[in-house]
Amino acid sequence: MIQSLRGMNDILSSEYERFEYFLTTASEIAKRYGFHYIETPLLEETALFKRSVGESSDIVGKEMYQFTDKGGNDVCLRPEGTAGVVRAFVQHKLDKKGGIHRFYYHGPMFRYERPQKGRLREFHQFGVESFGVDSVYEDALMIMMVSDTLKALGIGHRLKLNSLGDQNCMPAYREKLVRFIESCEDAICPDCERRKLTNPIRVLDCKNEGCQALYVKAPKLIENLCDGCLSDFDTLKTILDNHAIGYEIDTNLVRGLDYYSKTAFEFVSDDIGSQSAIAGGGRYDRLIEFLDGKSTPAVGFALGIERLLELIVMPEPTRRGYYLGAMDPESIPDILKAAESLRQSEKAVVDYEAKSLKAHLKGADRINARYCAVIGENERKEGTIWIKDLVEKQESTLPLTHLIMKENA
RNA sequence: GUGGAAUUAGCUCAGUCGGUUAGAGCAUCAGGUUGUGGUUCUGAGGGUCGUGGGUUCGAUUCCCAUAUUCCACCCCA
Repeated sequence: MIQSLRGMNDILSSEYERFEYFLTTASEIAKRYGFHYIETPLLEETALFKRSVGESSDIVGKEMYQFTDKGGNDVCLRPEGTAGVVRAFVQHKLDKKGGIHRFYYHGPMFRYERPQKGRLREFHQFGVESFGVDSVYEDALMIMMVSDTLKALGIGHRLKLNSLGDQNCMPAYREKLVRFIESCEDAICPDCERRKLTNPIRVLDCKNEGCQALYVKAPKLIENLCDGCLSDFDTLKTILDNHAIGYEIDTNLVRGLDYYSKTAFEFVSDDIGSQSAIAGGGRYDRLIEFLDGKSTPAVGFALGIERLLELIVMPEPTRRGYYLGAMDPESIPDILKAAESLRQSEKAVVDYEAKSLKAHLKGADRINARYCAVIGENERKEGTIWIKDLVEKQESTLPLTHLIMKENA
């Protein structure tokens, strides 16, 4: 038996119901906020991710599905969504056009990781990107969108907030931090030693208790922000307070993608195991120029759909449409005719087996139909169809022609 | 990439200290005297015990390999 590749799942009907419900809910909210759908290719030039996500990141360093295509191009399956959207933004010269551009997208992403619950090699993200808005109000808008979406889906969560600083304060802080790390280099773990060189900010995030004990005394990013970053961060907190959105400041919150600056946030759930980050995002004002575009401020977020799926509180399923069945083989043609008419405007599912009324009622129940329509010997002789409303428990028998004419009218 | 656990019916799981026909609940299907469901009762079907090797008279059970899932690390959505 050939099975799907490790960490790559099929989405069957029952699960897809949740998937689709998420998609329609999230898309509807994004549209209400004034965002437009964008679709970009799954396959991109590898250089795109090296330059945006960053070579020091784990994603680019060891998790990409990268290969050479038949034309000799170095390509890879996209590991995240932002880079492709920014590429499209620049390629279509929207940076030069100016103004505000707001996009939302969803689709599969690929990362070659060791799978576990909530971590797949092919997974789906829903994300939004906003270009051309400098104001921290847009950062708040992102957070409000995620909050709205999670609320609409009945998903409990916590919001973690941090500011990563910008080009005025980040480099200075980074140097300060590196000096601090060097001061206690003998005591830190090998991972942190590596991080010191690749991405020193990440040491703050280290899970090693020994390291954490040392880093209590490390310089805090938030205490080293420049005036602009600090005031924006304060404004953001005020906006969230005004909108009654709870948050916790996490000075160790570091995004794993190199392009973030200033606002960084992460929504976490306590109900899904160790892969608890359900949404993450932040500002990335420098990324557009990294990708050869005209400097444009930008913010965005992405949500991991699979991680959300089991948390979604689904609305009560409603009975809908018709189930049609025949009680003897001779009535089957009439059933098909009735179904054909009904389908002009309704869901109509036909059972081709002639069976007892009881069996048909069970069948109607199983597919969650509102009406069970049956033709047996009696109905066939009279040219009628028997219909039971499974919710109101009311039965009626009407002429078959009446039903057909009504639906064709 | 590192360490650990699991894999038996469609699903959730028992079980065999290595020995005839491997069990339960749920689900499915069929019936409960002539055509009334989602809530009852009875019965039936369904498993080369993840896959490939090895040990043995004999392996679902022991050993090895491999795949997948899960947990922790790591990372992130």
